[in-house]
Amino acid sequence: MADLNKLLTPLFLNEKEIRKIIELMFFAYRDFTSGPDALLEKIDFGRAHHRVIYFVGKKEKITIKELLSILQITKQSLSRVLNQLVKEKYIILSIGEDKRTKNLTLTKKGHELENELSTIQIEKIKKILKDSDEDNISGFKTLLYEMIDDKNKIKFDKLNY
Amino acid sequence: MADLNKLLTPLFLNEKEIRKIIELMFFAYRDFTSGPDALLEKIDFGRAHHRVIYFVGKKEKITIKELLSILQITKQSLSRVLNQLVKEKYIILSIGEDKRTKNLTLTKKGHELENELSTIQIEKIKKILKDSDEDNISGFKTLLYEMIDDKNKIKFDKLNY
DNA sequence: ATAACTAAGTCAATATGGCTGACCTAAATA
DNA sequence: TATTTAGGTCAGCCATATTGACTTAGTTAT
Repeated sequence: MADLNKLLTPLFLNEKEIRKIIELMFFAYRDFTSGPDALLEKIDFGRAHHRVIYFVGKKEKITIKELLSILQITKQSLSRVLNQLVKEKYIILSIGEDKRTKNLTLTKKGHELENELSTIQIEKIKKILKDSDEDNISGFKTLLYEMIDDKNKIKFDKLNY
Repeated sequence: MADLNKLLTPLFLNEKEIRKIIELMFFAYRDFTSGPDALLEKIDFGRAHHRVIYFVGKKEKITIKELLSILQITKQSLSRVLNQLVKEKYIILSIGEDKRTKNLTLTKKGHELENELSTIQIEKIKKILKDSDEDNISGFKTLLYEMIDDKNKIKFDKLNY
């Protein structure tokens, strides 16, 4: 049976090949986030601050509820990080049309930090994309997308409508 | 100049496209690890335990030093997690040829947990690979590999020699 | 108009997974 | 013999997350 599997399983479905992908995800994600992490440390922020700044930059006037739904953390967890960002004037809160809600917006200072952080990752990706053909790039994006849970694919799509 | 950029920059080098990749990495990695995370919680373990079990399973008789070099955490951080795994008999330590070193090996119990955890991720990947053509798969692996820092590419290569 | 629901905020306690620094033992090596 | 290396440990600290209980104010449905 083991031999039969060897004959019938396509090369890319071998467990060894799949384990390679598990490791690639681990190494790639860690190194992809290490650049921003180092910069954040200097200003006593962490990855959590980056995420908030990133998504507030992505969607101007995002509400707390939307942010929580993207980040999938608790209100209490977000609160600590967000309060720091507001106190240090990276983000401003304003009351929304529905007066129960609040709209988050990056300040100039916030945009500058967002830009510094994103630039690190953007440049890294640019370097890779420049040396890759379009088929590889499209495969990369497609398979990453497929790794997202269905319920979260919708959230990703909404961010990129 | 902005117009000139629009004309000269290939579509896949647009900032918008690159930001999509940043988000794909965030969503994909989180959802990729959520399966094992849920299982680990039931037995009061965390992601750190998973990593240790994974790499001990990957490389029988791995030493503490090698493990630290892969995980890139401190000895003290590893210690807490590893001691639990040894105490609960998922891993056994034995003295290496160089008597200063120790070889880590999964017990039967350890293999079973490793298998349960990995199966979740392997099945997820299998499903994706079955619906993808080989070019896409190869692009996915190539670009993930390129996201790894050069010094860590060597470590990845050694794991998969 | 009132009841129910929703968005946001807060207090407190807890867990996990990292970190630094200091210090130790035993074995290998120069 | 002196130094380096592999591993271990104690103590304290920090960041990021959790759960649960509770409040306020605004919106919506009956």
